[in-house]
Amino acid sequence: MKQVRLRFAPSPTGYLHIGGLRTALYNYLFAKHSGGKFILRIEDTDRSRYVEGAIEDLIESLNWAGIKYDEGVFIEDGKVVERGDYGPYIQSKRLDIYQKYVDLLIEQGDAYYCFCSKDRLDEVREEQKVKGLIPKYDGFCRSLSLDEARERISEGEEYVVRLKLPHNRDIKFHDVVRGDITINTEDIDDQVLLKSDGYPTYHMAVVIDDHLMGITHIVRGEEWLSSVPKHVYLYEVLGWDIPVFVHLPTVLNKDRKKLSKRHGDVAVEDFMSKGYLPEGLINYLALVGWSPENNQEIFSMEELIKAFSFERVAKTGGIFDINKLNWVNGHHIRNYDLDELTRLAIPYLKEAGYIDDRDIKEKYNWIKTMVETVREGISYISEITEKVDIFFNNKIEPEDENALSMLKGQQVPAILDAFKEELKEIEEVDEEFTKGIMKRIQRATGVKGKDLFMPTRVALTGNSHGPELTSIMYILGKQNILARIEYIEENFLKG
RNA sequence: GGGGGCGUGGUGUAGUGGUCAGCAUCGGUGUCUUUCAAGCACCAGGCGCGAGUUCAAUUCUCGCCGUCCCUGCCA
Repeated sequence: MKQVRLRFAPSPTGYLHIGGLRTALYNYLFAKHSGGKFILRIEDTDRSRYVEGAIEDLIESLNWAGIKYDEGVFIEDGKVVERGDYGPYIQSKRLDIYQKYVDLLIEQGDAYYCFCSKDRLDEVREEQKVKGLIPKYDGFCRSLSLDEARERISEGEEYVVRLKLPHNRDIKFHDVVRGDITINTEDIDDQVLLKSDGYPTYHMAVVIDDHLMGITHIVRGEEWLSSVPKHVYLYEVLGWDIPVFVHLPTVLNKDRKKLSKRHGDVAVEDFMSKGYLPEGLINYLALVGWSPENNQEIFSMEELIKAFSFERVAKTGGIFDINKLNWVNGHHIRNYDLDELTRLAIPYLKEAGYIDDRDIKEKYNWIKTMVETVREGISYISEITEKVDIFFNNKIEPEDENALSMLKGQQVPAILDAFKEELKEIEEVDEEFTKGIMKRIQRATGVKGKDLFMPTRVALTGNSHGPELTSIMYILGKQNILARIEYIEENFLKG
């Protein structure tokens, strides 16, 4: 039984796209489900699109998401390093390997040198279009003799190497999610395999690398489906086994277009910085294009690995639905370990200026309580700052007419007086105090129910809604409560 | 234009030659709670169109339409 090996092979052209993360995830899930290996390879054969630092970003995003790979490209001490027995794992370091196979292909007569200039190619295509023909390489250099080609090369002429596809041949292949597919070679171009800069094209590199790295399952986006025949043909003339193909449906935005920056966040780091939990993003993403046998919606990574299979991957492109993501992520937030959640929330609270390093050191439990009280109502962690705002300004301003009217009740002065009296009795607000305070105010004033609770709430927070009053009091503490009551008395109850 | 893929509520999806096409999310309503959120309950909303096969089609076949991808010395 062959060792199952899968790879995720992004190009370092920028941030990791949310669709790319899902591709990586499905690769990872299947590899782990099968007890196989998962590999990260970098496909940097297009020098013009190379972005400095992109490899590091890609890896950081994968790490954050909890997608672990066994071989390939890693970051160690801030440096890009490679680990594994099938390296190099960065394509630009494998040029000599590709050259070897290009030579072999030429030798076998399955590829040929082409000297057509970009201009001539453009002209040909233009002409074909005008005539209503299919734009396609016209095979101008296809029958050049090897001797002539070599002579021109030695004279320094620029060239590429093209795949010599046979005419009118049906190429069949099987895809796990799409079934059997047949494409005729007449509908495919003599693909460039080696570019004039000496770098291979994707089509060449992917076949060679996947074979040499022992990849058993090729799992990638469906945009590659039309290219598979070229790859299959290469496998054939090279005499290699064809791996299992799995072409994933696209992740789309609301307009059914490919996810793009214009329509909101698409980079994994955007979700990272908004405070989505990796567990939430991963959980949600797994569900766009795959479904379990039962109706389970909430998954841990372990559960996903156990339940995942390509047989249940959908054919249809799915729209990335931020609402559902929020629901899934909110679920994870509410069930997260509180200390861990607090650790994740602290940077946002600090950034917003609500807490500082001293608070973190001296009032950790207070911060934790605050996180605990507001976690119920948020979908991602950065939302926490607006939720905790009510705890930080003692100059209470009613949020709206409704809240203001709560303060106008006849009984409000008496309620606040009673509250102050009770506060005099204690050093600091504790659980015992919060538990009994409202009842004691009720006894002292005779006011009860909404008439009691709502004005108290507004006096303490300015809002007619929010977390439980007991939690609010605990978080505020004696001095802040006093300050707020006095501020209310001063500004809203006089006159 | 050519080739290929895809088409179940707004969204993600399940499923079937014949029971009310299931679940989730979103929206609405109710319930709980002093309020909000969460939770719970309920409501609303769907098989792209047209033929054909069949006693019967969302399901099978064909055509159409729509949509996406490829048609690059990008990946």
